[in-house]
Amino acid sequence: MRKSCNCDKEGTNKGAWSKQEDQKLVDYIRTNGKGCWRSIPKAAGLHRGGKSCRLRWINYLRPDIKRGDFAQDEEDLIIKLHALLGNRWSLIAGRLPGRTDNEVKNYWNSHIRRKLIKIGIDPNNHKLKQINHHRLLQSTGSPASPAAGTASSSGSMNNDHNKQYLITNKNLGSNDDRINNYNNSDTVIRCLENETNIGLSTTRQLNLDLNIAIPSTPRLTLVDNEKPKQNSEPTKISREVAMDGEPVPTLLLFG
DNA sequence: AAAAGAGCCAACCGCGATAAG
DNA sequence: GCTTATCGCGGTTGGCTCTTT
Repeated sequence: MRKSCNCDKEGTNKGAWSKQEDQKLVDYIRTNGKGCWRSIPKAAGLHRGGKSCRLRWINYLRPDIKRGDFAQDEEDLIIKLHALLGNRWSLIAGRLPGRTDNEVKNYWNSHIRRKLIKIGIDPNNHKLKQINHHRLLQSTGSPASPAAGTASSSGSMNNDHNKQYLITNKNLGSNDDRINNYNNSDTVIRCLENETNIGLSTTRQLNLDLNIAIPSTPRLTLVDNEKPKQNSEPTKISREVAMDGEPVPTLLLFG
């Protein structure tokens, strides 16, 4: 049998790591490599659990970690990957060199999530949920009309989140053919900008492709090469793949 | 200037998968 | 084949800092 876990033994430190502890761990791993996490604390002279050491190394001490603010393209990528993968932070982080799953998760929760909510996108499913239906129809109704531009001139559109927005994607579907037939993402973005009263095109900065399309049945191919190593649910990550093999965005919000 | 609230992030917790005995 | 430890992951929390009142 294996030796018992010492993670919960008394005498192990918890909480923030001191510089001395960091140094001990770094020195040890530089000299000996990672090896077995359980044995590292003792060998390195640390009063920590192996689990804590592993976390500290992966999230903070690893030499290849990129620290500092996320670049715009990193943020865009996170949003797109989240739309495809959901909260599979390790998979998302795997596509962002130098970023950890914890960092990506924190950035999502503290920055991106808020940002999406602000512009009326549900961060859980990446669906637009707060476009003013009437305003959208107004702005789509006549090309001669100044579209949403007039809306913004009315001053603050406040943040009336009770406004009923209607936008569709292939999962939602819609009974409104006028909406379905509308496919000008620029106007949608203008609506969003006006509705949310945010600066010029945060939506553009997010690099979102806000197309509205007729619901359609996608042709799916299960892609198995991103199967999570351990989590059983789901056992496969399904991605939509076009016939040419190129990934098709799961949601129409992201091109 | 002080208090309260919000935001941020490092670290912990609990769970499932896997490996080892 | 069963039991138990370890690993890795996502969710959550605690405490620090910054901003607002």
